Amino acid sequence: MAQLFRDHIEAISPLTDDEFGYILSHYTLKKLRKHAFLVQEGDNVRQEYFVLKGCVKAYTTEPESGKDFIFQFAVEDWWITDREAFFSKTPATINIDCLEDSELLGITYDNREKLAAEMPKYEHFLRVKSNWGYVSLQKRIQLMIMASAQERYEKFLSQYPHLVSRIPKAFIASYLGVTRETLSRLK
Amino acid sequence: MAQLFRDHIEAISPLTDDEFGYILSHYTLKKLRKHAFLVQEGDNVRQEYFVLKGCVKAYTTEPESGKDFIFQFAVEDWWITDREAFFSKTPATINIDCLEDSELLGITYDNREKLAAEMPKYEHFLRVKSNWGYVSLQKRIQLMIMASAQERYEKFLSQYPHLVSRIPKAFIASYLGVTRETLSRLK
DNA sequence: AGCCGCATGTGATAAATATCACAAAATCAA
DNA sequence: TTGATTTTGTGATATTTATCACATGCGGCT
Repeated sequence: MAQLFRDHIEAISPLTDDEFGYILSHYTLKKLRKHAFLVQEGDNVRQEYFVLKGCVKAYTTEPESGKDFIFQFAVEDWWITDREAFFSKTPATINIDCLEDSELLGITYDNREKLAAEMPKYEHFLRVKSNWGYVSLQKRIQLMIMASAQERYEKFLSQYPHLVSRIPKAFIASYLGVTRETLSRLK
Repeated sequence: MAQLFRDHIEAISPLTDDEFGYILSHYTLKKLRKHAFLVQEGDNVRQEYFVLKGCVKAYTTEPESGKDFIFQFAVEDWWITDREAFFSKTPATINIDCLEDSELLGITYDNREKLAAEMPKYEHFLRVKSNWGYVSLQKRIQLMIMASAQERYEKFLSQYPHLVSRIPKAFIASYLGVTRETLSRLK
């Protein structure tokens, strides 16, 4: 079950069985049903999560209109949390809920820091992961600045073909920054 | 001169004089004139830079139209490089050039890794810096998805008031993902 | 001072995208 | 299965933003 998680870490930092077991012992398994919240605005965000199974969306709700704006999906092999709230221990400003029944591995801030301090390999993993995350967000900003709705959608289709059938189009539209009607008329 | 740099690191990881001196010895000073390139598409990107003085812009050029799309500015106290190229040692895909005569502190990948391995404080600084960078990009994506050109510009004005008079409006428009004409008609 | 480029503003028009309304198709739950 | 909800598509129209064209202003340079 946690093999997915081990492979994920080992793609950056190879581990012995003991090392992986030690890391895993700092995580707790969380199971959620479809529509359940992982994080809700105002929450204390105590954990960062790795998705073992299922699919979640992270979004903010515009108070006036009540409209949701999705800025991240996470399926198997992805990480998710309200990073700002998690790191600065401030109340969550976003919501995360499940599009499917999901299973996640969660780690607390203190355990994360503890592992990073104890295990250079884990720390290295975190740093590399954070760097790649930064790069991918930067690419997404470039796309938002440069590309039309059509081009952004095409990029999404080629980059995440496995998500297209799994996530309702209205949510993908939100992620791309267009209305569902506009998305429906593309391609 | 490098006091700015020291304060910047110490905001996250307090240092002794010796520690700071040791860190600084791994950086080299680079001075560039207005219009000079710090990074050009295709370059090997050997360094990551901290801006001591001046202002630079990072952008990609669309091959067909020749149009530039600016995705980052960096002034005093900011970091800049082509992160993807720097970390994965692939050729640069972006350009960075100077809007003003500028002075930067550069560190090579190897020296960066060496310092991170030798000094937990430096490593901690890098990890925290990377996390905050990630958070700020995420907020920018949220803004691109949720907000109109008018709202994005207002946010820019309130967030970076010191940049408004320093950077030509056409460049700010590019950063916000609108044309210079549209920006000129706002507010 | 006078010239030249860059920066900025603005009008007219076109294109892209949003909004509102409705209906059909697909999916879910009892 | 069946009714209800969710998802998707599409027409008509409004709004936002881009494009093209031109004029003015402003600063640096000789």
